[in-house]
Amino acid sequence: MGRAPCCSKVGLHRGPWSAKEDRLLIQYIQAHGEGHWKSMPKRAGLLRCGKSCRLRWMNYLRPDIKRGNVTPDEDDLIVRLHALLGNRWSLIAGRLPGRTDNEIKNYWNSHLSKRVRDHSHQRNSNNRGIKGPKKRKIVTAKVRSFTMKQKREMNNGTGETKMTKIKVHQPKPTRVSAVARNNSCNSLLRGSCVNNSKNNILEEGETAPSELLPQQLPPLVLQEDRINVGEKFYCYDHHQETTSSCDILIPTKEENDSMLQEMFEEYQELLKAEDRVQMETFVNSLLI
DNA sequence: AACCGTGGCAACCGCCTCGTT
DNA sequence: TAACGAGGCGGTTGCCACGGT
Repeated sequence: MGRAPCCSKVGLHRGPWSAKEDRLLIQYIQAHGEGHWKSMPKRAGLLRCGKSCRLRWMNYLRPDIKRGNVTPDEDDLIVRLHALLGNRWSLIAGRLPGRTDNEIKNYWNSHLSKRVRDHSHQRNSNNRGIKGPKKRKIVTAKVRSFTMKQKREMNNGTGETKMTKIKVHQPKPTRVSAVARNNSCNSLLRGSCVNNSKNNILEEGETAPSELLPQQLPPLVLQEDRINVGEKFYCYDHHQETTSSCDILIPTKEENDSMLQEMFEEYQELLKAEDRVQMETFVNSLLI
């Protein structure tokens, strides 16, 4: 199966997009719509590969994109969704209107991962009666991030800061199966759903105790359609009432959506109540 | 003023899935 | 059923701006 040659191999432009290129891409998509990325650059008069065009459009030029100023609510939501979904950025982005997977990924990597790590570290340290890490560096980084964003927005000519309360949306149609590609699903399983302690691995034929199942799912609703991603686990076979060997437990799409829906309903309630203390408890409950 | 280290983020890369033939 | 191509995803890279010294 051949992969499309990357830009460098066919002498196309790479690196930052110029204003002219942006204009060409926008004009083309406004006239002809999205899709057919492979042939688009040529027809739009761009010396870029299709992937590059798609990325530029999806992450930067799309008119419905909300850039910068991640609100505290969005921030909380990202943390919670990450605790639930792991590094499934597109799924997380699907719940945050106007945010792209790339932006959320970057935001997580540069802001939240450190905070969550520190939070976790702090909690561990507190448990042991040891002082937690200094926070100074993070505060500095956040301040810098804010000023840089402000500057960029000033340069864009908007200069206004919008603090809009986010709405909870159904996810965009997304390929859930992407989870099976790498270890990113581990955080989903280990972080919030499944106790992966070795003692809880079942022997083949053994009945699955309810505490082994994903916590937010009713017990014994697991079907046989789990995804194999190369890590030993066992599934409960609903019909034969036995466990059978499979590689890992992944909620089905319906289960996943149902979990998310429940979570968002709870979240919306807290948003309505505007109870920051409860909200914090709610968010903290998801920090690993 | 110059240099260096760090952080943010746009863009790229490589792999995967899905639809089509 | 296999091969192929397009689109999508997450991980990673590299540039640039900023702050500290």
